[in-house]
Amino acid sequence: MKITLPDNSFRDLPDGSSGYDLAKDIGPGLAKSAVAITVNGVQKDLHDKIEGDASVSIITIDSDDGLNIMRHTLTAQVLARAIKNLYPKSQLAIGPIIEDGFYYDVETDKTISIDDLQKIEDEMKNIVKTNSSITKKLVSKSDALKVFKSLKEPYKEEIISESDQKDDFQLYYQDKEEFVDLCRGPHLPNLSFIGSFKLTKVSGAYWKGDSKNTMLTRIYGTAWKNDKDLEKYLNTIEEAVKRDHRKLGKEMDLFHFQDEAPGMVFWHPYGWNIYKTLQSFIRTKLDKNDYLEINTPQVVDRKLWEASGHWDKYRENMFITEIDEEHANEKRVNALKPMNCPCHVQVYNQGITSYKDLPIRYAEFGSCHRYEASGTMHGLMRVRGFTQDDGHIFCMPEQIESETASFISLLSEIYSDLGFEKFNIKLSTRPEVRIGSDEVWDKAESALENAIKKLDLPYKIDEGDGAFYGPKLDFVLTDAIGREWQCGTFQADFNLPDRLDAEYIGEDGNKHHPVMIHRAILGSFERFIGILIENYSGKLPFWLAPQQVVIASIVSEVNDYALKIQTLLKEKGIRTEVDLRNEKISYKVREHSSRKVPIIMAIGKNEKANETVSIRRIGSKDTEVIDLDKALKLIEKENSSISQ
RNA sequence: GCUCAUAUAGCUCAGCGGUAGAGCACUUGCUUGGUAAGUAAGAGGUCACCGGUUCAAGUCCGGUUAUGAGCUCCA
Repeated sequence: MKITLPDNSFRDLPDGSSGYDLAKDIGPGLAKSAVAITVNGVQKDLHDKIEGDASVSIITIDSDDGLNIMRHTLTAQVLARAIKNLYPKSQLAIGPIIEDGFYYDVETDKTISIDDLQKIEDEMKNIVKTNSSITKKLVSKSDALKVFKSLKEPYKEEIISESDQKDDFQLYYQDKEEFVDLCRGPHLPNLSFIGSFKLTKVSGAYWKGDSKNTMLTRIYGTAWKNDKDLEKYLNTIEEAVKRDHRKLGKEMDLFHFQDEAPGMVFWHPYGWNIYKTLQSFIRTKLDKNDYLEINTPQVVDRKLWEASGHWDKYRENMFITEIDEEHANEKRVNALKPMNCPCHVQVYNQGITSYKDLPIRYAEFGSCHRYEASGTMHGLMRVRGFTQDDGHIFCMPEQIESETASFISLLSEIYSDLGFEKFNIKLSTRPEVRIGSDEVWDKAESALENAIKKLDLPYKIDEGDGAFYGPKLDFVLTDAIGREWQCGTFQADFNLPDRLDAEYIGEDGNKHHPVMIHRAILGSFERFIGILIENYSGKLPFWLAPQQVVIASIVSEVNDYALKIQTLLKEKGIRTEVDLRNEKISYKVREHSSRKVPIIMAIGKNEKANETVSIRRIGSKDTEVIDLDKALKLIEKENSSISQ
């Protein structure tokens, strides 16, 4: 038979040859490092027979595919077997690979906690040491069911019986059939290819990802080619932990949380400085882009939420207020607003709008509350009380495209100013359950898509992921360590204006419903500040830093000069503090450095005598002595580097 | 909401049945020192909350609340 290799060369092999035969035919080195093959684009086991003419590539252990096959074998064969050895009554569910590693879901009679991982890892190492070969048997559906019934593996039985596949269920055996698992494969030919690995965490996970199902124990691990790669991975994890905004928030005295208000931020003066600066930055941008800032009530009667449809759909997640009846004239049920859009429609509805007035762009720093499930809260990233940089654009359908374009240009300007040069766009199209005619959807989807295309921006389409009321664009930015955060959103809505009777008088003299576009750039201030802290490891750019300059005196006789500089800087709007404590300069430098103050000015006798300052910047050990006048100008210029 | 874990001084943590500990921070004294921790002393805790076991409970058991890692969810 004729085998085509990836470089388009051919090789003739006897019928019935396996991948391994092919690798051997090409060279002994390749045969040694081969772990699987790809036949006509489908991954197969190394010892599978190649059926007739085909294009085949050999997967070696050094390739990315090889690494993932190794991770797969490690979880499905080694971890699963270790669990069965240590917890014979446990039942195996599934064990897939994930980014950087793998997990296995099991049901156990005894709970497995983080302290048990070492024991399991040791058992895995014992199994790997056997270098066992892995062999495969193809069996019929009924035989496969029999095997796992006798092994008391109900989850495997369920997988088999729910499968559309009729035959050829793959059973992988280790050793002398001492361990068997159902798997789509492929697997390593034997365990000698297993590299370096570590079990990392244990948690719960629902069977088939459905919260109605049993909670299984999920054991996570990471695996790499060698110790060096494993070390590298563990180091990057450590790096991410170091920039955790919850830890930095404490160290930099930015905010705190406490039991009495779970998921609500107590902003401290320094944290609030960041918030205020970010807000005024956004406000200036919105003003320049013809948004009209408004402010709407936080507590609103349920009637409005019923009209908007939120009461039906999201009541469980709303904070409902109860009025003490004695003091209330009538019993009313109110809700803290979970979003601003219904209120914005109320503002729009005051008076009569002409088509000539459109588009109308309302913006609000809208304080919202949502009762998030207790387990979902996470520092500033997921909270119950938050503020959106929200906005709603009321326009005619034919204005969607130009609104999309101007929104994206504003968004990319803001992201870039905040230090995020890279973001991805996701276009989500009509879902199965939706309102509005296909004709309107066609128009809306193509308006969004055309706008991105005209701006020549790359985007990805997420079929069927749109909201029930219209298509949307999501904007995902990438941070300094490559993590992605979905922040901006732009959603066309054909539903709410209708429900809440928003209208305009068209050119034809008749009433029409405008399209309402929900849009946000940061998403929520709380979360975005969390992202900023992690992106910069707390070392925020000068203009955003909570304390911008600390003037530290070296000897007390220069305190008056330090205070004078502080006054001059404050006049220029620089957030400046003095440190006149009776401490050594190195002590002061250490403290303010660990608080990530961008500029520390050390002031001693020389500086006072010469009207100079010594500047030390965060992240650098160098100091620079310059004239006070020059320093003031420099700092003022640096502070206004972002067009506010 | 679910699973598992955690909750001790302002912070980071040790103690795991028998009189509450350390480092840093804080206060006071000495020290005025040139770029990441001067020095000595002092003060500081109903060991998250409620209940149980025990002669005796931060310590063991149950519940509640919060937090963490995931899962589910995110208008």
